Amino acid sequence: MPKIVNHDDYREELLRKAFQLFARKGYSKVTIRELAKELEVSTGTLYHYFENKDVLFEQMVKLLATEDVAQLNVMERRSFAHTPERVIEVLFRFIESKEFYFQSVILMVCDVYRYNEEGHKLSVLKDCLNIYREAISQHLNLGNPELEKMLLSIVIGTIFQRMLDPLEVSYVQTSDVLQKIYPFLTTGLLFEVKKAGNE
Amino acid sequence: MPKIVNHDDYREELLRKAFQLFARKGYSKVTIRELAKELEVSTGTLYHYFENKDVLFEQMVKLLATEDVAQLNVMERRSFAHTPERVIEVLFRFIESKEFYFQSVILMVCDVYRYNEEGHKLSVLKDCLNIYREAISQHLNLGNPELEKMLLSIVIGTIFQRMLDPLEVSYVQTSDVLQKIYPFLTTGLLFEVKKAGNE
Amino acid sequence: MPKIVNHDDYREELLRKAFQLFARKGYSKVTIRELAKELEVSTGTLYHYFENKDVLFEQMVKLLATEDVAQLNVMERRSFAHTPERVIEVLFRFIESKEFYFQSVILMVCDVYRYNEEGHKLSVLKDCLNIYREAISQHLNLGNPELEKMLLSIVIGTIFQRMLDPLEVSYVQTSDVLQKIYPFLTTGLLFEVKKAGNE
Amino acid sequence: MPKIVNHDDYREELLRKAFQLFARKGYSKVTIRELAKELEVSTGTLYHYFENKDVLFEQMVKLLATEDVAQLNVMERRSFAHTPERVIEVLFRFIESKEFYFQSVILMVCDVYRYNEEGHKLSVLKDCLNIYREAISQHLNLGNPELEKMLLSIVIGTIFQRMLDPLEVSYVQTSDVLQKIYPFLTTGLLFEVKKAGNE
DNA sequence: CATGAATGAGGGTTCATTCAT
DNA sequence: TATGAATGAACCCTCATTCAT
Repeated sequence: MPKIVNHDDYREELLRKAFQLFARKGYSKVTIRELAKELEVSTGTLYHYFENKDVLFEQMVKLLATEDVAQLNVMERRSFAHTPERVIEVLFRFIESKEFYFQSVILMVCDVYRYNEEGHKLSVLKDCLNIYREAISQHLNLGNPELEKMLLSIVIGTIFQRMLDPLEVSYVQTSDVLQKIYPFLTTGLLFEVKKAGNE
Repeated sequence: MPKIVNHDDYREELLRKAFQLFARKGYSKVTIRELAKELEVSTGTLYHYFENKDVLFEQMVKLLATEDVAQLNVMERRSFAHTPERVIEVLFRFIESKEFYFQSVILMVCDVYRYNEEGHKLSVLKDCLNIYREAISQHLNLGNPELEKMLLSIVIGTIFQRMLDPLEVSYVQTSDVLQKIYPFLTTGLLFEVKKAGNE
Repeated sequence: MPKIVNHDDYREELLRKAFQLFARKGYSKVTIRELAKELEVSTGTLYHYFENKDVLFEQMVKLLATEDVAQLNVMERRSFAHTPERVIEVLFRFIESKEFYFQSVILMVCDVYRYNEEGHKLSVLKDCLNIYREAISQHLNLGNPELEKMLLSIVIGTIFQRMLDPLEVSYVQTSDVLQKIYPFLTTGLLFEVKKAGNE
Repeated sequence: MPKIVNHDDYREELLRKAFQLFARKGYSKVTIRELAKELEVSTGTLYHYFENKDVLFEQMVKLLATEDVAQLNVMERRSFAHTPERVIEVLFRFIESKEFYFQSVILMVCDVYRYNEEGHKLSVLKDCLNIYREAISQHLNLGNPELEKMLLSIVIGTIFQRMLDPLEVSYVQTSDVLQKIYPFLTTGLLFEVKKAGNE
């Protein structure tokens, strides 16, 4: 007796709820029964909406990757960050405020990478990555793709390191260092870098 | 037919061989039987050398981290890398030459993070991370822990991004950008950064 | 193909069937797979109804003890046993008629005693023993708990001895001796015994 | 490097030590490795002296059954119990003082009963039982085999009940009741019983 | 004789999936 | 549609036994 009549809407609602559990425990530690209980449906119902566990998981990742963009946009609009330094600050504050979520994303990306045999459906991951790249690009306006990618690396790496050792790494310090370096990245240096890239 | 070899040496040999399988499939997809077959021993033997699957995996991760650093040391010595820029170059070449390996390490770190109930054995990962940090610190001599951690983030993030989209990111370009930036990191900039940290 | 029958009824049906196997082979020699085959269900089904092997066994023992007493009641009623001597006779006939069963019960009690680490679940056995004690008490009306316990001892000991050497001990003879002694137990003797207990 | 040169003596020494472990944990919970450690030998050595676990266990039971008699005789000689009542008292005191031992014997008898497929080698158990019967017979001199067997039943049943519920049953009380009843068992009553047996 | 590393069948248990209701 | 009992292959791990040393 689903409250929502539309089949696809209901499916998406299930996927969104499912994320909570997958994020917390990882793909292979979540059992179908556990998932069914969390979503307050029977296992049979789950199999009515999703072919199998793999498919459910994949669809969930796809849905969430899409929805992340919306969240990042919200962040931008709310903060009146107009200098690059301020943008960096806001970016890291945003990540800090949703750290657990981003850690989960990283962990789940690894799950996806593993549970789709032999790089079969990695396009989801690529799309996912591009969504984040795009967001960074639009928000920071560094004008240099290499630097943008490197900044994304710093973000990913920082989240990753904090996952393993939260006391040793902090978003604020990382953000501070970046803000100090920033001026040097957009002047003559950048020109040099581009040349180097063409050598 | 008991081997004459030293117990611990044999254990390490098993761990090194085990990596092949874990790297390919991830912790939870590798079964003990499968592992035993790969290592050409019986399951019983595996349990003779390792308390259980967790412990085996954990010891493997630790061993590999240690050996990585040793390899990097050798590589650096061989390449006569005496300027910081050269060191950066050697570092990224080293990573590139073992890219699949480092991707596997990242994936496996996530595995460990997930499969040891409630952060119980996170200290292994922390130790592991510190081994890499130490290596970076010694090799680059940046003299600033924050920058060192950020560099490690760049390395981790780059490996991670290439995992999802290998065509868009390259080690050479990342290395080049870093080499250009480097001078600014060790001079006046650094001074600023330090001040900033104390504000 | 889910059964329509009541969950608990089905559980009891499984327990009763399970006894056949446990009685024959003892707790530790019965494997779950073997048990599943005997009960004509899958191992999964077994674990659907019972948390684990221990719990299944424990519940079985309890159920049987309860049903024994009910049977004894029926038998007594049918045989119009109204004098104590007749009750003794009926009791031993009952035991004789189900000798193999009671031997199995004794063997299984020892099983429980051993296979629940460190006296952890001994309460089940105690409950079980009390069920039998209660039955003896109600049926014989000796009015003296010590004598009742002693009678239970005689029953247990007789079953036990016959298990090891069936030709040397018989229920009929034991019953006869007891019937002869009986008058002396309920008169002046009893008075003496009580005094002795208080000395 | 055994300290004892004679093969059979050493074997017996091992068997006697083994009892400690088997009594405590039961046949099937004792592993060969555990046993080897307790006996301070290697598993290989164990298999040098005993064909397999079953044989070791069986030989142990045989040996101990034999040695029990000696112990019972010691008890007799030490206590100057010349009236039947005193003999009963001494008997129960003896059992009480070695309660754990006798419980173990009962438990192990059940083990033997189970682990020799289909009553194959039960003669050991019969012998064992006869040893105890003999002892009771000689010590009490009741002059009536039926009563002797019943007394043995009481002993066995009491040990058994105390195993399951030590607070409810006591050797002293059982002993007291028996002493009070005793006079009635050796006079006219006995004559009646014998008649009854022949009816 | 003594050792203990090696074996692998088999133990209890889990869980994705199916299907009668 | 929705349910959840039923399935059984496959999981991790144990342990009696062997045999090269």
